[in-house]
Amino acid sequence: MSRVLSEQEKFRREALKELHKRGIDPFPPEAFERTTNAKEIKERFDSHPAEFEEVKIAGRLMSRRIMGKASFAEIQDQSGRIQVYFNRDEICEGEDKSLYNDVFKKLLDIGDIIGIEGKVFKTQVGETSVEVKSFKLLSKALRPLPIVKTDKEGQAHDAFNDPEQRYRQRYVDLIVNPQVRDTFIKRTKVINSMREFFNSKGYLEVETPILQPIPGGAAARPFITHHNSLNTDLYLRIANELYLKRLIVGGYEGVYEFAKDFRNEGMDRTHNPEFTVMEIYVAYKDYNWMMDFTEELLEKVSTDVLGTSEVQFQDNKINFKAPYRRVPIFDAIKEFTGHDLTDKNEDEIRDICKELKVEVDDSMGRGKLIDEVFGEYCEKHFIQPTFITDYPIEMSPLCKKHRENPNLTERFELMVNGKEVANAYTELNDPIDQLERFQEQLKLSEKGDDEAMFIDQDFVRALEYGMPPTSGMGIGIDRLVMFLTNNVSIQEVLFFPQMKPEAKKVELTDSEKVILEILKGESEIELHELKEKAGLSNKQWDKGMKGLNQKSLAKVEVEGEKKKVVLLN
RNA sequence: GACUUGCUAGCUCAGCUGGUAGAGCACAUCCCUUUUAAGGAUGGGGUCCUGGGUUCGAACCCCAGGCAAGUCACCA
Repeated sequence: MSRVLSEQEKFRREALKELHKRGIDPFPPEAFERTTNAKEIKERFDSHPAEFEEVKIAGRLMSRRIMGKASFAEIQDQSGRIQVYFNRDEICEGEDKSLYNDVFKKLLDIGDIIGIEGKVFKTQVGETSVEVKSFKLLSKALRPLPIVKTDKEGQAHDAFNDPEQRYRQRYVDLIVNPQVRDTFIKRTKVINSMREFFNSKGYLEVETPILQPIPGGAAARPFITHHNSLNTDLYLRIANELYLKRLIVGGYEGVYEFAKDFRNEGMDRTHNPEFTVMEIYVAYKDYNWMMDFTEELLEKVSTDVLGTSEVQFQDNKINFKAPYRRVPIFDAIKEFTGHDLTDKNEDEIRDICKELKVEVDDSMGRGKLIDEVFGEYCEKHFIQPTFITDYPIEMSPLCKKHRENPNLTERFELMVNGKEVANAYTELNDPIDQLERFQEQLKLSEKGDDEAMFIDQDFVRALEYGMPPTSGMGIGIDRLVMFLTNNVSIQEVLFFPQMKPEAKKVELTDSEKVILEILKGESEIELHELKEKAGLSNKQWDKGMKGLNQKSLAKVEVEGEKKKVVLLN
């Protein structure tokens, strides 16, 4: 059964039929070669008018102002919008004016994609425009677009801004909201800039498995799936760290991957179940080098994407210019709570947590407790990019022990605007230590920590062959893009954020089914008799009949006093 | 998972104490040859998220559900 069409959709489908009747293919197959685009015309026409005597452009019709024998319209292509001018007698040279009066004025609609041949000129008001010599319909739009108008002050009127519709129909969002299109261009630029930086250093971009038998490299709940012919459960990766390090073992000295990771956890404005992380591992380096490298990288990315290292994010101005402050985590905690946790054991820290009113439970180990205190009291203060370093060993099972203090690790997290953006280690390459750390995780898991890491025996085996000293770093791409595009919601930087499926419309409601069943037996029946037989409440009866009428399945016919219900087709 | 708010025309939104569903844009018809958020006139368009209930009568009140956003919880 076909969808009930709105009035505007019906008009467009009628236009479609009329076009066919006139021999105009509304979806022609052949290519339309363009000579320029909206942006180029606007930027270059003033200085190089000769280049624009004959142009071919194409795009979506976004507005029309029709005035008798002449009209203005706007065409939008990827580069932007340009005004076009339709003059009846220019388009229709002879007596037959139907191309203008009928095809342009009546059979084209906003949203249609058209190609135009013409000449660039300036209107009396000074707007660079294309005078149309001929036009061709390239694709008909059967649904009306939301119309967003922008006034001289740049204020949008009637903006298409319902988040649910914008995310579910991102294609519409992209058509009508240029700032959204821009955000995603910046996202691509971020990735390109990073890739360029890594490649210039000779590092190798690689791909590692998304389906993993052991979900390693991070602490998170995984998605689980099943491979039929192997008859094995597999996990969607929560991280790719252990695979990239295997490649370092294999002899590559710098590898990186832009990876989609998947975590089966809550969703909010900073978490989507699938998200993008860039991880890089470089042999013969440590975390001090990696801090220098990260600063340099982010300054470059910001400059490449925005032209400046200064970024306005909400109420804060963030400066990505290197170097960044480096603060050991215990110093940070001491600064904001007054407590020095350096030499405190688990029980002592638990008491301090209670004193600080940090919520704790018994499954939390020393590392997690410290993390809670940091998260509660310190994180939010680090607005400008800051490296928090030297995390306690319990928090970092894949990270090498600190060269000066065996209770600490050589780890840093980069905080920006109070949020973690990057995470890096001097990688643990001692296989015996690694196995012990995995076993510690196992104990945590037995204690009730449902996200403690699994033991990956093959990874330990790889380390036993010897991994060079290595430093690795991961950057949350989505979060970085949020900062660089001033978006507080991760959904604004993902083309298609995860959502529950739209509810399927039922073909027939229960009341409709009841009425239809009776009708099928009778093919036509008096109204009051049918109503009696159906035995529905007034409300259900009304809704049912209204629905059937709308779906063109039944009709009420009036003959004098009598009202009959007739079954259609 | 909990709470709060929202869901009305293609879009953005009004809709009072329950009493004939409204506006702007968009759309249709007519007039108009340089307009620009927006020329003029006239007109059409609704599963008021869904299902039940209360009521003479529900967009509105009650119950259950759906989806979304926000806050919290969980989580890097």
